[in-house]
Amino acid sequence: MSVEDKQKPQRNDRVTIRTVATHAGVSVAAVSKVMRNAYGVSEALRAKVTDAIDVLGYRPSRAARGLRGQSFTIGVLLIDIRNPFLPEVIAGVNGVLAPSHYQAMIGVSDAQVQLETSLIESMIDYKMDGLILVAPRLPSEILAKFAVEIPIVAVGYHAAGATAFDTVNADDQRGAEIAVEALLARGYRDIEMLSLGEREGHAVSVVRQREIGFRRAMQRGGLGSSAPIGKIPIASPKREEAMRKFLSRKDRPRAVFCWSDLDAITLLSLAVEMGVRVPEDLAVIGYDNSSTAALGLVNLASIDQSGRELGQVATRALISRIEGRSAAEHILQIPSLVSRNSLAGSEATKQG
Amino acid sequence: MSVEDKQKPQRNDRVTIRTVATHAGVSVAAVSKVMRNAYGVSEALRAKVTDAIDVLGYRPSRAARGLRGQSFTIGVLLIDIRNPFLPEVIAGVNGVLAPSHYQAMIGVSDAQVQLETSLIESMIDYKMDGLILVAPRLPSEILAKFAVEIPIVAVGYHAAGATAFDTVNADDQRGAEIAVEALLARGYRDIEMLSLGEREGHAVSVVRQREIGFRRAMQRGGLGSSAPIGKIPIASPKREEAMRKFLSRKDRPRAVFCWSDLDAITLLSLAVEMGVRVPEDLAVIGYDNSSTAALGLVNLASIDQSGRELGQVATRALISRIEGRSAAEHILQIPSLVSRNSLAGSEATKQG
DNA sequence: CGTTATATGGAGAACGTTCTACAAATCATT
DNA sequence: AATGATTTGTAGAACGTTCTCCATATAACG
Repeated sequence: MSVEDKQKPQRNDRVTIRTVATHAGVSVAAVSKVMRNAYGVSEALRAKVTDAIDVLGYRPSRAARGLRGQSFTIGVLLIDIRNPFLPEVIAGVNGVLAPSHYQAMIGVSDAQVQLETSLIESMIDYKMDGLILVAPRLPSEILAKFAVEIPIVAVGYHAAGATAFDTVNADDQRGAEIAVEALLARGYRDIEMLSLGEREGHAVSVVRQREIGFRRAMQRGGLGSSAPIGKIPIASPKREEAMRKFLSRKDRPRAVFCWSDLDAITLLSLAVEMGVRVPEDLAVIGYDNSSTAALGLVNLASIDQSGRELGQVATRALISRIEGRSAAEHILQIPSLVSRNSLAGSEATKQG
Repeated sequence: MSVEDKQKPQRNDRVTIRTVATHAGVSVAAVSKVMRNAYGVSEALRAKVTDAIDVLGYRPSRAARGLRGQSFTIGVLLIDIRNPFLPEVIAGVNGVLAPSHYQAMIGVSDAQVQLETSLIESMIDYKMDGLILVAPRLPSEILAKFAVEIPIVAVGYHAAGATAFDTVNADDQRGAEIAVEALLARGYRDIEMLSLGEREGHAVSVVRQREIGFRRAMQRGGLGSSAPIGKIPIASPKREEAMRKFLSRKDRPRAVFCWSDLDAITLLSLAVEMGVRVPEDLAVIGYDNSSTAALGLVNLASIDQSGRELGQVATRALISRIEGRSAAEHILQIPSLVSRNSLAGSEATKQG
């Protein structure tokens, strides 16, 4: 009895638009108009309604909103939450969204195409207003298909030809070039890139772009014939194995460009462990300028692509798309080198 | 003209439950029953419906579902996306959720109470089925208020007295004790804790618990009278400043227990920079056993509280609550020490 | 004053589900 | 064969919004 009495009011006390309307002595439509500040409401009406809203603490139901109009939510899909680059992107997104009435909801796909698909579908089914996909793994045609249902901006996804959705990237080719140029400028000639295995990075991924840039810069430097690219698996036991093998190679190069700080930092760690001195025996450049790279202990030179800025730009692009733009935009930021100890000095000149 | 022709089909081609019903030649209610596998559907009906669903590629609208019943989504609120402890929790949550029909949507509050509130409200307004709040900053009474609207499990939030929501924690008092005991066992006596400033950690936060554990263990070790706790601000210029000041103190202790790896790692970096040897001059223990701590370069001893496991346990608790449990549960995991170089040997005996 | 334009408020149909209540059909039981 | 019990399927009202018409009230104008 008393239990029921306690349950009932809980259930019923949701303040809906109707409650507000009754309390303010106006129609539901009027309240809705005020909420969306649509045309045709007098100051008097607006005051009555906002008062009622304040008194009652009314919040519109996102679910109901989504069913009919906008939900004022944008979905963000992350391929992986462990990569320290991603949080930066989120920070950028949240920064731009904060002053607006939009909110971000994040899904994590863990690099599984299956999960990625179902998360995107869910976000569509929630009637979110737009999607920011960070380094998605799905092929461009599939994204294009989704893009007819919902505005999409892809970050870290090189599909400059896409007409159905926007892309925002740092120029990964250029980033790799900058890395190689820095090494060349310091006298290194014997340079190798450590990249991701074929299976883990598709054609439009940032990794492949960095490989292209690496090759081009090597070519320009007159080292076109020998621009070796090693592939490091992503999963844990094999990954360290491959790095150890690299470090103990007789013909190990004098300098290495890693596709990501994630790999570069582990490489640095293993190097210490194996007695390979950095930068004396081996110069290392990473990618992403993660916070770990900046640590005094690590001191890893790295290509900075400002994830935060990418997040900001992507968000602004998405909002403009939500607001009606239909021509695709493909934005490219220029990355820069952050030089640190792992690349120090010009001591590489002693090599042949 | 042709533009309109192209728009129309896009809008209209959403496959709804009605489309399925028509295609299968049954009623809408029947399809709904099949979807929820409710009682009272024959094999024949079920087959017809599932066939139609497959053919049409039907996906129920989450928005509509939320409006009426369950949305099969659980919301996860993260205080901060940069702390490497959080991704582990997410991994645990996703791991448990993957085989179920639930999905996680993540919100990031960036430690702002304002944003935290509005994210929780949004998740409620989306009619999510339950919430996992990781290290929320809101006071317990407010969470209790939210908990009448939606099942809540708080992680990293010590409110063992709460009756309206569950909590899942590692035993932070015990963790701090373990750290101190490890230091004592290695002969250190001159021990200090570096903690968070009052403003950044409320009474029920993990930080305060670790302070309690620290004091208790020191007391037990006969060092009760001198169990100093330094406070490090969280924001960046002041933070490093405080650490530098600590490192250059004349009466700097021989060992330090940091409330988080985040601080411990920065401290390690600054120590190298300032010529303070670790562990010879200063032993360091961190908290969280983050992946960075495990790097050969860093080699930081740390208390492991398995964020992944916390995420798993919290998710299971939440699901059981969604399914009807009403008595509050407060779960405590036991953390453990991961010993590494920053704590090496037993060389501390030379001190007075 | 009558007429037309404009500003303001409201009725009510969607949106895509769930779920209660009920009708119809089938099966058991006497 | 009649009655009751059970199984199977459906109608239709909710859920809380948005948004397109309409209806009225007021202002503008000749």
